Amino acid sequence: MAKKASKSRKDRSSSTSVASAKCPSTASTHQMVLRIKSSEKMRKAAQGSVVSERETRPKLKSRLKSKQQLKKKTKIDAKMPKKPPTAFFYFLEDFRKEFQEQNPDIKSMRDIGKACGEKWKTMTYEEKVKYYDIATEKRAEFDTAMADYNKRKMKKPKMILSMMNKSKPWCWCTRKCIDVVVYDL
DNA sequence: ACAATGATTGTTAGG
DNA sequence: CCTAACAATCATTGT
Repeated sequence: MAKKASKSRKDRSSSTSVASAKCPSTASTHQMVLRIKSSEKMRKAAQGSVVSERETRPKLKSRLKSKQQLKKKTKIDAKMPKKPPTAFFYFLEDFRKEFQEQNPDIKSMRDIGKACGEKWKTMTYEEKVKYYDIATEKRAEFDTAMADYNKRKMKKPKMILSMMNKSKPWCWCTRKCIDVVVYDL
């Protein structure tokens, strides 16, 4: 019955500061580029994604290592492609099944991880190579996906002004409304 | 540091 | 105080 906490979330809705704007009278397209420092809230709104519950829920900061805590913060990076599993992880997938059959009682990650690590070290290269192949293949996919992601991230504007429920500015030079594209600083 | 895995532990909010 | 809900923790190797 307990509901997710929502009121303790910090409301940092305050700042969106305009850094610079240029009149596009000489530009070929009627588009104004605005460079601002956008808030997290606006970024979410522009992407059309709801603020996740993980962010609304207050962090358990009691025993977090400072490094990890910092990492977790930076980790919230939208839909960035995830790191693919390593060869060992693919082997772990198979190993778990076999291990579960032999010892159905042991489900602890520590024990399985230890057992799997020992087994992995005893394996020959011929046995491992199949997992290496999968891993390298996945890594290649990941690299291309990451390259695409970076490319799109660089090119794609963060938001359009109309998404922010603001009216478009009127340009007296061209006598037209200007689409304002907002990039992050 | 971080990727997957799940049982366990810890923390929080609300009734 | 109790309980539901959920985040962090634990270990392992490779990149």
